[in-house]
Formats: sequence, C-alpha cells, structure tokens
Amino acid sequence: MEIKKEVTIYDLAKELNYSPSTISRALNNHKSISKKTIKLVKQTAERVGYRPNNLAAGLRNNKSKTIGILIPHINRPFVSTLISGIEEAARKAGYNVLISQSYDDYKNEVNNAHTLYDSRISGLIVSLAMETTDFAHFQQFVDQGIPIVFVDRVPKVFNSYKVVIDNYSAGYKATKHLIEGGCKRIAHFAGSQHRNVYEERKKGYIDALKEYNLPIEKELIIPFKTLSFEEGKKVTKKLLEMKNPPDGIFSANDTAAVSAIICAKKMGVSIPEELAIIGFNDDPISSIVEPALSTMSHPALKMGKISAKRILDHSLKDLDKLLSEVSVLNTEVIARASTKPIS
Amino acid sequence: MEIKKEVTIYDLAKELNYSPSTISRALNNHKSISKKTIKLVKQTAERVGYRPNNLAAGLRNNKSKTIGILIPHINRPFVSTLISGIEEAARKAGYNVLISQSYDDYKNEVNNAHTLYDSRISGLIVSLAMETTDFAHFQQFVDQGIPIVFVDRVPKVFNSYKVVIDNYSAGYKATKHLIEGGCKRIAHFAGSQHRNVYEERKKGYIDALKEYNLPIEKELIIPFKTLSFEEGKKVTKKLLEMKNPPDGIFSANDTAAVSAIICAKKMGVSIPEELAIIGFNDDPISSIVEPALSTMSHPALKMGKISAKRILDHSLKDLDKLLSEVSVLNTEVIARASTKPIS
DNA sequence: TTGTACGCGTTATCAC
DNA sequence: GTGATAACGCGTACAA
Repeated sequence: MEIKKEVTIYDLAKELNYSPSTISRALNNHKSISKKTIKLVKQTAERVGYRPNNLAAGLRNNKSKTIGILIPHINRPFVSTLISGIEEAARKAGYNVLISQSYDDYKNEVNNAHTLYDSRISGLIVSLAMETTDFAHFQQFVDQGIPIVFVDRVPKVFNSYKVVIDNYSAGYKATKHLIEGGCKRIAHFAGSQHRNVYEERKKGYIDALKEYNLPIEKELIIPFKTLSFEEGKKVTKKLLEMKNPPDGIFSANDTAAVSAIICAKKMGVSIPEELAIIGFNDDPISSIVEPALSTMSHPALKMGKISAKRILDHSLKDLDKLLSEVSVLNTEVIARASTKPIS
Repeated sequence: MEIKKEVTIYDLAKELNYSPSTISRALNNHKSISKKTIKLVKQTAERVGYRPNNLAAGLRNNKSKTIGILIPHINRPFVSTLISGIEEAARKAGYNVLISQSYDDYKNEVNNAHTLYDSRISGLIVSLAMETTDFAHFQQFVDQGIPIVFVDRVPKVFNSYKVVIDNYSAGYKATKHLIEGGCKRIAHFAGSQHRNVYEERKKGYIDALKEYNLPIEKELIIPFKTLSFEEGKKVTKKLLEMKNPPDGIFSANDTAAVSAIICAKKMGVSIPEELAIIGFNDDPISSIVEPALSTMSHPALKMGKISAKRILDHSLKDLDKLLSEVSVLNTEVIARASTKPIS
C-alpha cells in the first residue's frame, strides 16, 4: 500500500502560476489579495483536495489553534456536558479541542498540564483535581502568555480567568429550602475542603443554619472523600441509626444524594416526611430516582461555552488587566419530591 | 507582560556543549547515545524547564502523536465512558486526544473529519452519525495510511478496523429474556436502520420471535428518530392505548426504555406483570429508575481501550492485511426488576 | 558515539 | 497585488 503525496501550497502555486505566499495569503483571506484570486485559489484547493497542515502553521506561529482541557473525569454528567459546550464554541471558531483526565490525582494533573503544553495549545481550561493545592504546573502557560480558564473547581489565589457558580449562595439556598420545608436537623454531605466548590457550599449551609437560629452540629457535617454512591450509602445508614437522626440532608452532589434516598427507603424512612434530601448538579439520575431529587441547577453547557469564549476572545493585550476576570453564574433550587414544599 | 523565551534543544546543546542532534537523540532514547549522556541531557532538560515542541516534531514526522475522536455527542453515558477509555490508553502511550462532535449530523461529521485530518492525527476513532451513508470523508485518511477505527456505529462496507458488540445476538438475547419471562406480544423501539447497531438489534429481535413461534407484528415495531425520552413517552402512551397492547418492550436504548417505565407507571400499568421492559446500554439511570430497568451490558470503557490500542499498535505494514480486523465484544442481559424472572 | 546540514509546510517581512 | 526569502523546532541521512 502506498501513501499518496499530500498537496501543499507549493503544488497549488505551481498549478496556478502564483507564488506560495500568494496562495497562503489567499487561503487566509488576506486583504491584499483580490477577491478573484482568493476565489480561484480556494476553488483549486478544494478541487485538488488540498488540506492545510496545522502542524506547520502552528510551528510557524508558535501556537496551534487548539484548546486544551484538563478535568478529573470525562464520564460524569456535569463534566461531559461542560466539554460539549467547550467543543461546540471552539469548533465554531475553527479551534480543535484536546482532552485529558486527571482522575482527581494531582500527579496526573501535573503530567497532563505538561503534555498539553507540549502541543502549544492556545489556551487551557482546567477543573482542578480534588486535592491539588500547588499550582506550579500552570506557571509555564502564564510565562508564555497562554490564557488559563479555571472552571468550577478553581484555585483561590491563582491569577487567571475563572468561570464558576456562586457556590456559597447555592449552599445557602439549598439549606434554606430544607429549612423552609420544616427541617430542624440538617446534615451536610461535604466534599474536600481543598476545593472551593465544596468549601463554599458548606459555608452557605452553615450560614443558613445560623440565619434561622438552628444549631450547627459537627456530627451532622460529614466529610466525604469522593461523594460516591457507596460512601453515600454508608454514611446515610449511620446517620439514620443515630438516636437523634437528621430530618434533612444537603448533599454536595447528586450521586451521594441519590444513594441517600435509596438507603433511606430501604430502611423504611419516608421521604420527604421523615427525611428531606436535596442534592447538587441536576444530574439525569436526579429526575429519575423516586421520589425525584430536589437539587441545585448547574449550568454546565453555558459554563463550557463561556470558558471557551474567554480563550477565543483573549488577546495578548489583555494579559495584565483582564486575566483575573471571574464569571459567576447563578444557580437555582430545582424543587422536586424529595423535599417538602415550602410552608 | 512579556513572554519568556522558550528553551529548545539548541539551548540545551549550547549549555552542554553537544550538538542539537545529540540532544534530540538523547531525549528520544536513541540507542546510539550512551546512558550517561541520555541521563545528563534529560536532567538538564528537566532543570531548565525544557519542553518538547510537538508541532515541530509532528511537522518533521508528518504526524502528531494524537488520536482524533469523532462521535455524535460527548455527553451521553456510553460515549463519555468510551472516550474515557480511549484517553486513558492514549495517554499511557504518550498520545494526546482530540475530540469532536457531529451532533448526529452528516455535514458536521464531514467537516470534523477534515479538521481532524488537518492536525495530522495518527489515527481516527469514529462512531457514525445517525444518517451517514457516504464515507468519502474518510478516504483521505486511508490515502495517507492513517488507521481508522470505527466503534459501535460502524459502516458495513468500509475497509478498516472495527470495534463492536454483537448487536444481533444482543437483540436476540434481550428478546429471548422477555419471552422466557412469559411475554407474548413484544414491541420493539427501533433506531435508525441505517446504523448497524439498530438494524442488527432489530434482526435479533425478529429472529427471537420466530424462534419461539411468536408472530412478527409490524405495528409493534416502532421506528424512532432519536430514541429520546420524549419520543419514548409518546410511543409508549400510544402502545398502551391499543386495544391489544403489548406485554413486553425491547428498547434499543435505555433512555427510551426508562421513559416507557415512567409512562406506563403513570398510566397505571404494572411493571413487569402487565408490561415487561428491557433496555440497552446499562446507563446509570437504568439502575436508579423504579422498577430498576433490565438492560444489555455495553462495555464502553473496554471498547475505548481496544480502539485506542488498535491505533497505537498499528504499523504501516499492517495496512493491507490487518486493516479490516474486527473486534466483537460480548454483551449480556442484566436482569433487574422491569422484567419477569425466567419461568 | 557524536556532529553537520537539510527539509518538513507554513507565514511574516521585506521588496517590488 | 504579488514574489522571494527566512525562520519556526525538530529528526535524520550522511559524515566523521
């Protein structure tokens, strides 16, 4: 089997009796080239099956039209939808999208950041691994003026674009929703306090309790490692076996919340009468489980699109002034059957 | 803000009093370089923050160490897990992963194939859009000896690697499972018959009915456009309002199957007694819905890993002989509460 | 074991 | 409006 010779701008130049530079300019819609020439060149390119070589162009410009994504796990509803939004916006602008998963492991995150850098991406979109507290692996991008957008799980201090929801207010709203439904003893499934999202949701929870003069009880604030299904079941069982069990749960994600619903039902605890539950994310399972899970919306697609836009719109001039722009999106309670109607 | 000068192999060469070629070879573990030199070079590279330029290397080799993925939608459980498997295998081998979504639209698929080609990927993994019947947009990869792996939704004729499940046998097993649970009138939610997966599942369904001497009734075989939730609800309602409604449904995916469960329950039809339902994919919702949905396993992660391997292991020599290798994975019935136990 | 020289395909700069 | 030329960073054939 033999490999066909690829068509380059030199071939087009020969074919049309132009110089390679003219071809290049024509293909890039350079203003100094006449409409007629542009049309001719493009038609010929199409006809002979010319395809640009991004590697060559990228090398020349020292940047490829590519956005890199660095997230913990692709196959989670929030993340895959986020990526979908990024991909859509990027593609519209003629950019490609490189993905990598950290599996919530700091070391992987570091390696992937480097590997993505090696492809000379024109921007990086990151959602941090669960325990990342050091950000040196992002410095190389800063040094090269490559914009970084942290999305959802963002660092507190790093100077860069950020796209987040108001997690504090979301935690507050979720807890308030339980309180207004009549809950007096509300447990919280908390994620890693290294991550802003979980830390702030917890703060919102605590402040809502304070606001309504409910006691903050340490034994009701459960630190989770991964907020997984298994973890959720185990914790719920323990909670419900307490002599004074909670009458409400605010879980920092839907997975653990759904596991709580299932566990409670199995133990004969009625939802929402004896135990009201609210989750976070509005994953597909939340509207399928019975009773349907109340939860907080999480605009993944929009966050993805905004993140991509940040990079696409970024220009070198912005480096100093705009680099720390933060987009904060709103979230709302999605009230379903796992919580009591507001009384 | 100024951009730091990047370190190249020339800088390393100067620093170490070697020629650039020695540096290049050392970094690539070339056998003609002594262990000591390799170690020295790599240490220095690390120390001064050298990072290879994939664009330059790719241009030189006329291929970047990158796998391109072309799928309909990222944010579907099967697909995102498939991608996760690809990414994991690719990264282990030092490859990057480019993604693109066709949104089940043929035109997008064509455009994305071209764009991915422009990045000189070393292999392409494709799951076809719903209505793609022409494959000319893949020819350029063949012409350049770039391996293509079709996964799950594959063309019938195109000469290339394929990674699939045995959809016929899966359809057969699913239907048989319903029959053995006592169903006599089994409806089928069928996907686009342009796609092997849906066509074969339907064939398996029909052959199972024949095998058990059950009549094949056209009005029970419902052609779906997208197998969505909404479509599923509408169809189920109609089916159950028939004067002689079905007592079983084999849906070609879980989304439509779950919608059938929900719709049937709402209409007071008991599951599985009056209506047994089996889906396809084992999506997360299938084990959350009540009653839990029986379904067919679909080894997404494994399929992803195999697909990536196909590309990573591919060598030019294979072009003629191996290019049409097909991996067929097995699937099994996952029996849950939405179907009756085998009698 | 190491060095020299060239070219991969493109685009920016300078010239006309 | 167009052409000639150099340069991006790297890998490899050929030399030593």
